Parts: sequence; structure tokens; C-alpha cells
Amino acid sequence: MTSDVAARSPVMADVAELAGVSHQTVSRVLNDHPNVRPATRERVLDAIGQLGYRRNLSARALVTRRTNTLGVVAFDTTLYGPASTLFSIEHAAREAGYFISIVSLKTITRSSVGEALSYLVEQSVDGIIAIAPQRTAAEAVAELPSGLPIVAVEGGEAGTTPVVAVDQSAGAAQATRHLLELGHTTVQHVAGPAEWLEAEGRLRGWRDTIEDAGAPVPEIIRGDWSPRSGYAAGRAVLARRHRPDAIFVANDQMTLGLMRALAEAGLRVPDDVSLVGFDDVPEAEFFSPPLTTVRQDFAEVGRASIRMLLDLVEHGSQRAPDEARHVVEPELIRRASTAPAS
Amino acid sequence: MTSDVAARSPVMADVAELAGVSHQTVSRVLNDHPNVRPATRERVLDAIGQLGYRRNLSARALVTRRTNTLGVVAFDTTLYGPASTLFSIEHAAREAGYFISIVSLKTITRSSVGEALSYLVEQSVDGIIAIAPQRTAAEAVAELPSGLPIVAVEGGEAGTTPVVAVDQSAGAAQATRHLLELGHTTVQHVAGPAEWLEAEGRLRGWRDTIEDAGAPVPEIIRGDWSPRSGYAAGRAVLARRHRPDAIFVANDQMTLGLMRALAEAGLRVPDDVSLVGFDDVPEAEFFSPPLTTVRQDFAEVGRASIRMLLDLVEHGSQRAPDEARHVVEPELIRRASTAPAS
DNA sequence: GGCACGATTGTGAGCGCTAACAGGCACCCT
DNA sequence: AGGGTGCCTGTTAGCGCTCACAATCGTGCC
Repeated sequence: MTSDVAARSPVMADVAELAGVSHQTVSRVLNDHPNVRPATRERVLDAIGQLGYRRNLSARALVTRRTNTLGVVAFDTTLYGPASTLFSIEHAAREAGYFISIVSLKTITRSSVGEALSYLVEQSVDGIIAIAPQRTAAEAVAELPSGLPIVAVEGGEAGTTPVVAVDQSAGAAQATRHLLELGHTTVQHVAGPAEWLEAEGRLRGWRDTIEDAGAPVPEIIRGDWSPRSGYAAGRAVLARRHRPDAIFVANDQMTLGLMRALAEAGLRVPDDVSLVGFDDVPEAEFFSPPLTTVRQDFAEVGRASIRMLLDLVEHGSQRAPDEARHVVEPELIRRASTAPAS
Repeated sequence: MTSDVAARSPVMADVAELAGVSHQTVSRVLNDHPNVRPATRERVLDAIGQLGYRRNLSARALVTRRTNTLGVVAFDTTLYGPASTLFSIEHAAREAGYFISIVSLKTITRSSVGEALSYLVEQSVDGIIAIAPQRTAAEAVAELPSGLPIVAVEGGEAGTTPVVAVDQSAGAAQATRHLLELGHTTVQHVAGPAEWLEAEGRLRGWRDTIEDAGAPVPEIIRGDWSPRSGYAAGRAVLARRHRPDAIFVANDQMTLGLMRALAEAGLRVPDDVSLVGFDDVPEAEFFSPPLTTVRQDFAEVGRASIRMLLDLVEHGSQRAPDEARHVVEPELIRRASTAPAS
């Protein structure tokens, strides 16, 4: 009979004593081993309940060399896309019994990504998901020395890193084709920053579609994803000699800024200009007018990346190379910001 | 001389051997103990570099009983507010040398919050930040049995839990007063869900201000924060006998929906109706017209909550009760959606 | 009745680290 | 000269768990 009860949180040995078994049997019950007599299991479970026992995961991690924690490196989780992806990653991981440790970066540079990765390695996570939408980030990820399983989200084709990505260029092609089919002679594009792989994918899809249609390829304008830069792009478009009557903007936020610039100039959407965005943020449906845009299934991206990562973590890294890239198809959502050319 | 190099990642003993010291000295160097001769420290550091040694945090946690990990329970991190708060929490924590483990909930119920909390306790985090904007969540947090340090963000006054919160009612009062000062006879309010503490705080600030001014108090309309519900609220407002010419909406997203409804009805903002939102999301400046709204300093909320939590974690829980609530002041941002009453 | 065999349980060691203590050495004071 | 007083370093003992192996128990079969 020990003197002080609950002086310190109970350990496996306490449970064992109360249940009249060895600590090893307790461990077996906890780990769902077969070959534990039901009656014994019952007694152990009872003791655990009585004592309010929780096993010490640090001790467990020390011997198993697995922390059951997954690291996520993300960039600006304040934006809708990354936030949604992160959200679904977290859910999928928890469902699979893993913890999530995140590092979210303010800026993406080779070194900041490198630091974030080694921070996670330090923490001995079992695997890493890197949301690496920029070329430099993708490179830093590809260079991760340790043998740690890693999956890149929106990463490039660089190296052998498995990737989960939305088919950006297919989405852009859908948007552009839609505009062309409405009778617009060509489509102006407001692109994202050149370092962003997503921006380049969308740019490519747009250009290919325009060229395939034999339409003239207007000079692009670059933004930085922010509404402000969309506004600036709008002003720039308005200053052109030939004002376009169809614009495909690389994301919804910039589209909002651009709409503002058009409104200030007294132009109506879609009467004067047809507009297509990208992302389908929750607000897009309530823009004036409701925005035709390309929806990305961020939830699926998150789920797929966890699936891929856990496959790597649990079944080793010997996988067929053709499975190393999971592509999620985007979908054009038609609303009121596009209309036939007048 | 051991046979296989790097067959397994090096441990403290390997470093010790290479540096010609005991493992304890290595530990001392790693933990910045005084009383290590500079030359010795140098040799140890060298050995660490050569071997690429990283200490095993599980082993460390096992003996120190500290994991250096903080848990965060959040709700719908897809929204701008929670996402921004989370972002700054993560940064502040990392700066202080702590890891962050998040659980983000889809729904807030007593049990889902309870589960999330015990999930984190299971992981033996050193402390918890709960973003608990609903009454039920705040209650569940207050009930956390274990002696774990915990800080609630936007939690109620319930119990003894330390809280960091924005002064919602002061923000709402600023917004309402602004509208009143423009000459509007009264201000309509589109509120958030009744279970949300933030919604109730804003409602209170609005009502008090109206009453203090001796203006009639219109019946409120409730939304659920989404643009869609703002749209519905807009339709409802338009159906009223007395169409208001000033509306204070409990968040920016709903305001967007409401603006859409007004636009469909041919009403102009601010000429026909003045509008004030809440949050100052990055898009607000580019609504048509740019939205007057109340800015919340989410970054400060995040930083303050980490500061408070670490204080609890590191200096024990004996603190003066007057420090137990940190209030962040919101700020009215005047833009183009409000104008003097005609 | 004895024996093989599988199911069930226990024993001992050790994961990699830090805490507590002990020892050795140089230096200073009386 | 003796002993105290710091500084620096090493030794030992766990933290709470899982793994490998050993031991025990029951059962069926010849």
C-alpha cells in the first residue's frame, strides 16, 4: 500500500499493480496485442479507468523511435487556400492518429524553408508535408538531407519528392476557353508572382489555350495575389489603348481589386468586361456581380497529401514512381461575371 | 573504434567520446550551463558539428517532464480572424522556443472541445491556448480538470481562466457612434449567432450606444457570419417598412453579402445606405465602395496570449487576478461606405 | 499418461537524456 | 601549512515505456 495517492500521475506499473498483472500486460492491452485473455483485458481497462491513467508518449517515443507527429511547413496561413489545406491536413492526420506540428512562414526563401524543415526534424517528426508553392521552396524541400518521408503540396517536378497538386494549367485553360466560347476575341491575363509555381501553371494554361485558338496573346500584367495589386492591375488595363473585354485573373482576391478599379472607371461587369477568377473563396459568390471562378478542392489536396505521407511513413519509401504525383482537378464555377461578347 | 559509422543517428555518448568528455558535459553545453571551460565547450560543439548530432527531445521530455509543446484549440481556421490569430500564436511560440500542436474544430460543442482538450493533454503539452469564442467552448475550457496552464482567447468571464480578448463592445460602440454622428437617426444591426461571445459583445456595444443617444432601437437580424447569411439579412432589411439608412454589420463577410443584396435592389452605398463592418479583412478596402470597418489586431491577440501562457507555464500559476484579462482595443477604419445622412 | 504446441503472462534490459551527487584541482585566506 | 572555496568534470541512477526472450498454463492427441 503506497502512502500518497495521486501525488504524481499514475504510471504503467501502478495500473499493473491494481489489476494484478505485470506492466507488460498493461502495455499489451494498450497496444491492442492479440493474446490477452478478455478477462485480463477487462481488469486492466478497469484499473486504467479507476486511476485515470494516460500513457506517457515521450517514454513511448523514446523506445519506438516514432513520435506520431507530422510536421507541416506552410506559407501565409492567413490566405484562404493554405488555411483550407492546413485545416483538412489537420483533420486527416488526427483521424489517422497523428499529431500535427506546424511552422508557418512569413517569407519564402531558401533559408527560411530550410530552417523550418530542420526545426521540424529537430522535433523528430515522423514525416513532413511542405506546402511549397514557390520554386525556391520546392528546391529547399528537395534538398532535405535526412531520410525523412516528405510530401510537397503544389511543389514542382523537381527531384524525387512526391507531390500533391491541383492541375493549375487545366483550370486556367477551362477559364480561358469559357471566355473564348462566349465570343471574346481574346483574353487578358492578370498573373501572380513569377516565383509562384501556381502562377506559372495558370499562366501556361491561359497562354496555351489562347494560342491553340489562334487568338492574339496580350501582354500579361503581374500582381502579388493581394486585392491591392489587383486594383493596380485594373488601372493598368484601363490605361491600355485596346481595353480588353475579357480578363482572366489568377486569383479571386486580385479580381476583387480589379473589379473595384473597373467600377471606379464606370465600367460594368459583365456588360463591358467579362471576368474570371481563381480559387472560389467563400466571398466570390457575393461579389457584385457573383464571380465566375475556378474552384480548387483544397480539402482533397489536404487529404491526399496525408494519405501519401502516411503511406510513406508506414510502408517505407519504396514506392512506384508513377504514384509519386497526385493531381487534383479544378472545376469552373459559372456565375454572373461573364457574358457573351457584345 | 566503433565499426559502422552513421548506421544510426549519433547520441550524446558518441559526441562525448569524440570530444573526449563525459556525456554529462555534452548535456551541460547543450543546456547552456555555466561552469564549462570555454575550450571544452568548443571541443564539444565541434564534435556535435562533425557528427551532425541532434538531441533526442523525447528522451529529454521523459526526464524533464516538459515537452516544450503548446497546444492550440481553434475553431474554423479557414476564417480570417482565427487564421491570423493562429499565425501570430505560432510565431510568438516559435520565437520563445516552443512547438505548437493544433486541433482545429469543425463544430463547437461541449464534447468536441472537451475531446480536443484531452487530446492535447494526452500529448502532454505544457500549456494550452483555447480560442473559445462560444459560450459552450468557454465553459468546456473552464472545466479542464488537469492542472495544466490554459489561456482562453475571446473566452467569457466564466471562472478563473485567464483571457485575452478584443473589446468587442467598444468596437461596436465606435462603429455605431460614427454612424450616429453622421446624422443617421438610428442604426440597424445585423448580428452574429447568439452563442458567439463576440456577437453578443458587439450587440451590446451597439445597443448601449443607441440607447445612450436616445435613438430608437431597431429589431436586430441574426446571421451566421457567412456572406450568404449577410445576403439574406440584406433581403430581410429591404423587406421592412422602414428601410434603414445606416447599418452596422457584425463582420465584413456578412457585409459583403448584404452589399450584394442592396446592389440587386438598386440601392447605392453610401448614398442610400451607410454601412460599417467588423474585422477589417484584407478585402474590405476593395469592396465597392471600400468598407468602413472596425479593425481587430489579431496579431496582438496572438502575441498576448502566448505571453500570458508562457508566464503561467514558466513562473507557475500564482498570479494576480487583475492580470488575468488582457484586453485589446479595436480601431475604427473610416473608408467610403459611410456618408452623412441625406 | 505424456508430450507437443499454442495461448497467455512475466522478466530483464535498455531507449537517450537530465538531476543529484561526488570528486579533483587551483587558488586564496588565516 | 592546512583548510576552505570555487570552478569544472565525471559517475550513477532513474524517467516510463516497449522489445526480446523466458516461463507458465491449458488443451488435444497418440
